[in-house]
Amino acid sequence: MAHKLNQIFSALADPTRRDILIMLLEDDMAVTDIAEPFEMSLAAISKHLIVLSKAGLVLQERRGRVKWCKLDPEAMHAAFVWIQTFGQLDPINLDTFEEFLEKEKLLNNSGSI
Amino acid sequence: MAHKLNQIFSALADPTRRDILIMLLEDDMAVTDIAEPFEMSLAAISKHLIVLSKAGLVLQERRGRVKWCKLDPEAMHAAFVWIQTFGQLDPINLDTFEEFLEKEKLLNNSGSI
DNA sequence: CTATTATTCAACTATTTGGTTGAATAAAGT
DNA sequence: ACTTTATTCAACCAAATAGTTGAATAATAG
Repeated sequence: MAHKLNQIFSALADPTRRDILIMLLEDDMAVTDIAEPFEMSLAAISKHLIVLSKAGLVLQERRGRVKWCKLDPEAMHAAFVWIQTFGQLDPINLDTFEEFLEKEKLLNNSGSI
Repeated sequence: MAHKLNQIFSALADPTRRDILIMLLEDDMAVTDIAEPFEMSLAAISKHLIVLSKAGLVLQERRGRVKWCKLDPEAMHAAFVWIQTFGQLDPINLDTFEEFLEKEKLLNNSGSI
């Protein structure tokens, strides 16, 4: 139940997964077709797609025996917004920062801003 | 020798490290001061800072016994640009995509776009 | 019905990650 | 000189990650 940004950034941290995302810019694709240009096993690519899907970067829809994968811009946008906002934040008040961390902890999500 | 984006995104994937970056928006800080609001050990924070530093997100400069940490906007900008560009790329030609992967491999960097 | 195709599951392995503690180093303060 | 302060190192641990192979499942084709 990690923070969504954890999943998004960590999904983006892998070059194979970034390559997959770029492939999906062109068109929706089936798992097997996505796997074709890579040297690793189909199972490995399947796992990568599950990671991307859990992070919300890719939507998977099964039609018959084929699972179609398509980009979902939402998650990417969330990452974009975080970075963008980061550069524009007003300097935070350090006195309240500790309270902020505390509140986060109470709200159970290990995560953060 | 991982691709820079690997390091940047994977550094951003940890909530403690994102919190540290936000703290550094306010001002440059010493390692001990950064560690103060967190519950984990100083050594753990020190390691997080090394990760941030290797990713290029943070600069560390030793003055006396104090190591000052400051944001380095460069790396964050690289991540920003990748995401931004991602959404704006023209659909790639899948025929050349395989060549692209091949070229990457030859250029030794395990990484990718 | 049988074979083929698409995808995942399960079990395993090696490596990385995020944390701990206690000792080590090094600079400053008294 | 001795002590305190700042930071890292080293050894360790548990959990997560990225990959493998072989079997399982499930839909389509012949």
